Amino acid sequence: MSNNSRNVPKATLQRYPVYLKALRQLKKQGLERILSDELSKHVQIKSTTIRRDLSFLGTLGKQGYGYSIEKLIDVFNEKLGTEFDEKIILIGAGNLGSALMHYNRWQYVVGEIACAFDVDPEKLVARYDVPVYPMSELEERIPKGCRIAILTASSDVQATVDRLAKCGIVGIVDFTHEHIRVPEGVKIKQVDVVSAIQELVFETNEMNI
Amino acid sequence: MSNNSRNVPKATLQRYPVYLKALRQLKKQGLERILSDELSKHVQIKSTTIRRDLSFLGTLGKQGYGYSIEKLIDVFNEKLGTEFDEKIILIGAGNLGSALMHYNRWQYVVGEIACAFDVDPEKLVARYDVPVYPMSELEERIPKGCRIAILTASSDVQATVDRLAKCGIVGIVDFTHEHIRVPEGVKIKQVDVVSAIQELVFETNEMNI
DNA sequence: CATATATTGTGAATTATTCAACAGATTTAG
DNA sequence: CTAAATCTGTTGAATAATTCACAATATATG
Repeated sequence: MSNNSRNVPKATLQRYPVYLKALRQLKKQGLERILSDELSKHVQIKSTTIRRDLSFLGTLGKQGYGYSIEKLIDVFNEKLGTEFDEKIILIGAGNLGSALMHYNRWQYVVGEIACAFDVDPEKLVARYDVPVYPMSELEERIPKGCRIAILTASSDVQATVDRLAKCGIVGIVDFTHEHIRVPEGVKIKQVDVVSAIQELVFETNEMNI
Repeated sequence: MSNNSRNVPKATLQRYPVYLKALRQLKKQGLERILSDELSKHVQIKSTTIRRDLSFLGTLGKQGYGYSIEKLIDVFNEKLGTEFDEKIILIGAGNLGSALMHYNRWQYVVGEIACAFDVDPEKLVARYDVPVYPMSELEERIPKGCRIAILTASSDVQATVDRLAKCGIVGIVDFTHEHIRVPEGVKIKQVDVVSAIQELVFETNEMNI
């Protein structure tokens, strides 16, 4: 009965990772089912919003019963591609890059970091089983079909982005503190402490405006 | 005095860091003024939206001329508190924490990391001039008036958050991969690779739903 | 098996955000 | 100095997102 591809609101898409994270935690705690009202308390999003968000993925809940946590997680995996066999590349193998290669080993599946690149010859050592190649070999070493890159290097950022786009990258997770313009068709997600802190400050200082 | 405060939309607040970042880059390039249409091309946000967003901060532009970049940056600093003398604390002094302490030295002013805390006795060495104290000394070592914490440690996350809230922290930048419930009055910003990648995947796979 | 109870899924109402259009301020050119 | 050109700030219309309210449907119970 579920509406085939109504277009999912952007705002909803941004909440899915929040649900997924909470659901995995609940599963780990041994829970098997959950009500939208309970989940609401966990993620601090209104239960109506949750139900509507989930309804885009199908008819997943049961009236009078709630949602099966296992089933929800499965649906996220299937429908939204979390189980995809995607190879992710990492640009920059410094402190931050190393931390990411380390996470790669124990975190929830989101694909895996296939390899890293760095301009510094001293950094070209595999860490946590992730090989690190010279930046100059990007075009030849990049895995076939690779779509997503994580950017932690901070030199020549704009040039690197353009180069990645040419290699077929369509999604970039950006850890740099630079302002970047992305080519048409490429999506970028900022993961930036400075911006995050600024947002916090802006919100907590708003009354002063 | 702040009663003329129209309330700034949440969406606008989230764009301010983007503008600020772009403006700083433009200033560095030697530019002195900019039109909303030009800025629009840089940040990839419609010029009308930009003008509206900026109008919440006052009458900053001049018809027929545009905006002074310097002035805009100043206003962000003054009105939104970027110049504040805030002390930020860091929880966790591992790879990621080290990267942040390093950034602390050369990045745009957003306050500074005053000190770090870690449970691991081996990590209690100052890095890049940031002292690292044992986690057990949080309550005594936390700087007076400290409001913002960066969370990179991944053990006992929820307990740590509750403890931070008791110490007066109202804003948390969260780098962990855990799902966290924050107490009333505390804001949290996720800075999470996994979620960022998921969002990218969700957006690029949306047609499959 | 029938009835009471609980909870989802969703139209309709509300609220928030974006965007187009334009009046009016400001600069620039002559 | 005056007129033409430019570009902001804002009004109001369009679009998007949230929330309400309740019918539909399941479970639980006696």
